[in-house]
Amino acid sequence: MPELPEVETMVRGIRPFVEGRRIVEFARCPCRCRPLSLRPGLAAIRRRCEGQAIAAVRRRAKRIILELASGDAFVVEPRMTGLMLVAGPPDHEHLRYEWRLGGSQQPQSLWFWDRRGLGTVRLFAPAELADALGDRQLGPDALEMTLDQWWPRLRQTARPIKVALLDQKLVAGIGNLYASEILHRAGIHPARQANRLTRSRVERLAAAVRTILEEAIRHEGSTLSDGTYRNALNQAGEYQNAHRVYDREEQPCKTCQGPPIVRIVQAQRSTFFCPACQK
DNA sequence: ATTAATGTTCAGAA
DNA sequence: TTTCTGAACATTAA
Repeated sequence: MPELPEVETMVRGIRPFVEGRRIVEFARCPCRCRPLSLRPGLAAIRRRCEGQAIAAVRRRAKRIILELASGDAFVVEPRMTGLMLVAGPPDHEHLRYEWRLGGSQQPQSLWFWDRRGLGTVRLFAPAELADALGDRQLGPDALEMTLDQWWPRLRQTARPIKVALLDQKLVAGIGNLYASEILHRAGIHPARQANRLTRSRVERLAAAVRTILEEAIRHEGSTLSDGTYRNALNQAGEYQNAHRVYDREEQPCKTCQGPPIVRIVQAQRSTFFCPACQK
């Protein structure tokens, strides 16, 4: 389930293959899947993007941005199971969209693959793009957030810190898996109220966010037991092997060798933590 | 054979 | 205003 590290890995994976190349054709794949969210319609997207070069590939939070030479930009949201691929899809049934690329070099296409079909592909004009990715929709990117930004933002809400970390307007890019890993690294209990954290705890949290996300990017993200997440070349990530708490209920904590990892439910999502390491 | 669970985001309700 | 709930969807485990 792509969070910031997985999306960053996708961006780094596709960038060398697609940046600078021209979109020859944008097409919906002939699969049996229901059409997923595409805006504007297919015809309008084709009219605006075909013939344009892909000037840059960027990430904002959990979204992939393909900037075109015209100034328009695709924004791809993988959500639960979406992938950006330049090689061998896990299966052909769930291929959704294809950007066919100019030139004779391989690959010939960039693909969006999505098993559950919750992902979205949108094409924005420059002004729309600024709004869609701006402060009104998304908080600061988790990797760029400074202590001066963390402190006032966390003081604004009484929600449990784990739930606050999932609020994309508070901080953008953290999802369910990394929220648990980050809090474990920071030694903070997930149920603590965000606005009651001491200054030193917020400092530890801010540091842990950087550490965990950068570590996860180095390991090319987490591929869980369902095997859905793949990088741009259809290879699994490695960070799942380094998880300290996520999906490790009842297993001993790798850090303190103490009591087993506990699973609780917060905001209808699983949270994992070590009752000894996290207070 | 149903039912629950999975995780992200949005719309709409409390 | 802030927080919570359900729905979108596909697939697997119970």
